[in-house]
Amino acid sequence: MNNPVRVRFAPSPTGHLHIGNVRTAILNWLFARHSGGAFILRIEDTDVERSTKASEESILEDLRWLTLDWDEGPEKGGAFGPYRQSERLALYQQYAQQLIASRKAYYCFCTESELEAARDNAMAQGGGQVHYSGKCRSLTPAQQAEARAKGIAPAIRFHVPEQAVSFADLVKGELTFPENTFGDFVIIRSGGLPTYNFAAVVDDHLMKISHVIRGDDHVSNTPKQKLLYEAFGWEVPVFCHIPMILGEDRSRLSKRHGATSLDQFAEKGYLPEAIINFLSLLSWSSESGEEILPIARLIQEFSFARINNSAAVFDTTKLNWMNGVYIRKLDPEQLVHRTAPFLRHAGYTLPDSGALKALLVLLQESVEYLEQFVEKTAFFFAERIHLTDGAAIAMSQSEASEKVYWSFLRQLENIEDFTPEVFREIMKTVNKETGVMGKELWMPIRIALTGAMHGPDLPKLAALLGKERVHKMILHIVE
RNA sequence: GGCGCAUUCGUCUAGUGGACCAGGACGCUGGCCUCUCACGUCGGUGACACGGGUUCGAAUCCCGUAUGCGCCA
Repeated sequence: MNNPVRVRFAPSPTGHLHIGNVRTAILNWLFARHSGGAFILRIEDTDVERSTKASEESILEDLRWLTLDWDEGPEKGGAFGPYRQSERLALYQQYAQQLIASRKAYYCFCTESELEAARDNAMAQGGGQVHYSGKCRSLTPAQQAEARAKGIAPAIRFHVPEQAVSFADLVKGELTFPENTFGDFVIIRSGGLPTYNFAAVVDDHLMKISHVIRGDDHVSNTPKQKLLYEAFGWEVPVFCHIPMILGEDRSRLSKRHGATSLDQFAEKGYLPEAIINFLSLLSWSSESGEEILPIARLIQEFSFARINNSAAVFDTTKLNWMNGVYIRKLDPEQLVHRTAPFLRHAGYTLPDSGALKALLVLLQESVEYLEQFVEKTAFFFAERIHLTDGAAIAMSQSEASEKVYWSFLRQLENIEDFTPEVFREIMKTVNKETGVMGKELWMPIRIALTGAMHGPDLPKLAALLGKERVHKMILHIVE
């Protein structure tokens, strides 16, 4: 009974990966890596209308960006392929036929309008639940032939046995559904395509999935699936339903809550390791209570027992904080490597790597996501500084400032190496020469160099700009 | 409408009958650092949905109500 751990992530290719799906993928992946099992990617593309090849590719891209690697999947292959449901259609037919042969499923010729009428009727009777009547359960071959002759394409329905269904969920505990919770459900639609519940069961069995880890919006699908496993005589996997991620208004996370797809976060410059860490912490917590957990530790500490069972609101503010923590942890090479694309995208011409490194390191602590570097480095890439802030303009034009500027320029002429330490020395001398101190002393210089009244450490900033440029900028502002 | 799941500070959470007048993190807020912002650091704010039980004792167990979410119809 000790099956090897095999888990799967099974998205529908109908767009970019959504935050909720990403979290499901992460948990599956963490469990697989934690237990030395396999992480399988399966594309559920039976909804022909909405599935696109481009979406499938973007999903693979998203997963790669996140650094979640899979052991089997489309493109990659594996022993249990194919890994696209659209390429497994014959399999679903074959297994549906098997259920028909054992009289556990049957053809249903009811049309949509007939079903609707029956439903309305049952509603009018005041009954609580409205299930399929079972009308086609015992059609004779002759009746079936007659219906086919009329051109009606049948669906295949599962004959639901009258029994309560229960299963032990790894997160929710023992769940029981009374008998008659649902009626005979469709497993193959009249068009020949399988329904979600049927395809998932057939695939999970054939792919030897040991643990089904998915969002708890699937809880009510599970009894249906369990019945299918039993009808086939297959071993039932372990189910684990994880709580949903909600928007700020506690409704299901959707587009109107702002950024919800992974690529949007990538574009703003969130780091994959921060996203993984943050999402892991929704509905899960580490035993130690620590929150900044690099991937290796998440893998090590993952445990179903520590998943709680209530939905969590996605809080961008906290994500921003955590992303900032990860940005601050980046070494200079990584910082440049990851940020350069954003700067290039903004149209900046990048300086040599030493200068770029110094520039980014200078701003590193003040950034929450990489895209913010574009604005924060604008002063460095601009031809000239344009003052827009009224207070800054006023300050730069004060009498004290004039004195500071001229004194500073004089000092500048005497020095060779323009380092942060030298800059500090100059400021001291300017102070002595002019008697101006504190804010009145520093602010004018800051404004001349950056155009703003706040920003990074001035000595380092000045050294980075270099003597020539500093000279030019101060000259420009006094004239 | 039926069935299911959930409910601890604004948000993420710890908590599995006594160690909890409920701990941590983000946020907010006050101080320190400081030319400024940020970082860092020290402090503050702030919650067991409600009502009944069970028990010597309940955030923790049971029942009901409310609210939210999900699935099906």
